[in-house]
Amino acid sequence: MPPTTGQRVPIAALERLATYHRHLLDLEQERITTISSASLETHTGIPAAQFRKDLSYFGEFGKPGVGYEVSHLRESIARILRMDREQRVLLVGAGNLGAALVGYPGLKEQRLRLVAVFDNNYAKIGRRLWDMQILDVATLTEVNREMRAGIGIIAVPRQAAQGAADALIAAGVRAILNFAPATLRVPPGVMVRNVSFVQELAVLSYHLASLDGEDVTTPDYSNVENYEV
Amino acid sequence: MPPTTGQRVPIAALERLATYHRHLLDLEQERITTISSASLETHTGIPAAQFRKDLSYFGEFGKPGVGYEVSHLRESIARILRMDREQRVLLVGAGNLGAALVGYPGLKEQRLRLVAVFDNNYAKIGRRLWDMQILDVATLTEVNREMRAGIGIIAVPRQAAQGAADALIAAGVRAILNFAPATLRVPPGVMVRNVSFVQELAVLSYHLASLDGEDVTTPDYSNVENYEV
DNA sequence: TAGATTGTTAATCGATTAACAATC
DNA sequence: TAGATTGTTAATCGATTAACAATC
Repeated sequence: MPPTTGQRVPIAALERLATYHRHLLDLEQERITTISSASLETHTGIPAAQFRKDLSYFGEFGKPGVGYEVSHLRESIARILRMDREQRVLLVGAGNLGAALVGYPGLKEQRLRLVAVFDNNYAKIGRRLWDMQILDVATLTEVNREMRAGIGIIAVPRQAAQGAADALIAAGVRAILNFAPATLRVPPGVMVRNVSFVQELAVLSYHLASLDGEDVTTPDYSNVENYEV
Repeated sequence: MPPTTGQRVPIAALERLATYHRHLLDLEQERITTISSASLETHTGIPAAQFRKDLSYFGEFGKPGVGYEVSHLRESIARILRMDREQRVLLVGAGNLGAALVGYPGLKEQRLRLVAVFDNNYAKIGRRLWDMQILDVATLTEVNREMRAGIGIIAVPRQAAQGAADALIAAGVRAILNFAPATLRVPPGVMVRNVSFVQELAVLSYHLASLDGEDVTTPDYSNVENYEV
């Protein structure tokens, strides 16, 4: 579902859409059929006005005076985020993190299908990782000629990250989730999302210090705590 | 190092500080002793003006006409983010993801020390995870009376996430890195950072669709690709 | 109908970018 | 000194929040 308004959609709005989707699934389970933006605010912690604004980029999904039909809204958001169809994903890196990702049940639940796992370590190539066989990263392009995955996950050490990105892009991947602490160079049209544990912990570490009274001019974090990233 | 200006420090600025730190480590390795904000822009992809602005919250670190002394700047940023001292961290959840985190070398490199691992599954309690013994989550408060960790990582299934958060907070933890796809309720003063693989992949999935020409009014992503999160 | 709640416009807020005087 | 580059102020940009007319 494309934006209907022609306005730019903030990436933060897309992230929140994924959060709404998750909470709507909960509501479906609880057999709640209708919800207002105000009561969704109490669930998610995201302001009602922001919820309505986020949806407005894509159309009208509620009824004034009534609210939103839970399952209809959930399906609409799934369609917007393409969570209503299978997305094929390649994984580069069969280390600890790669293993955790292959075993993560959340991916299947969101219709994300890991179709191949690659590594460059000959000690690992040919072995199994759960139900997947680890393939030689040199065969990535060839393999993806068949698989046609559009998303790649990089879970390799920093030094290997750019090479992994280049291989993925050469194979037609246009969206990369990067777990390596590296700044990837990619051509226009390729989106990279970085996940950095250390960066997250650095922010938390700074926050701790600001609580310790070391910091007289503590920044105002009053509303950060309950906030969904 | 507290903010010296009394201005609020944007969280995004703290995240970028962690990125600068990583690149400065690289420069030290390459025996580069001085760098300007402009040449750092080419390394990190973050605009020079933003780099200078981010630093300005904390003081003056460069010399006009010259640039920044690499190791001095790196040490200053480490001090700001408290990466110059050991931070003790508790981990709740000894599943696949927990195992990957315990084995992740990046934590030690940033002086983050995992001091205890907890689980509520009696099949796991008492077993070893790498060099750590898995402890009963019921003992968390007691254990932390000794350990005094200020940071907690939640790597449990969604249903157990709020309970894990409550246990961590009761034990004095004031900063939480949450990998569970749940919105945690925490009291004021406790900071939560959420890491959501599925959310990241949802954004990527949307981006893919916007490339497919399904979307005539594609939002402007022209400068997103090379950007550091 | 009266009350509730949406979708959207306008106002506010905050972060990024640009420009430049100060300074090495 | 002349050239380079900082730190900071002001301008721009974009996202969030508030307000409210439309509508069920």
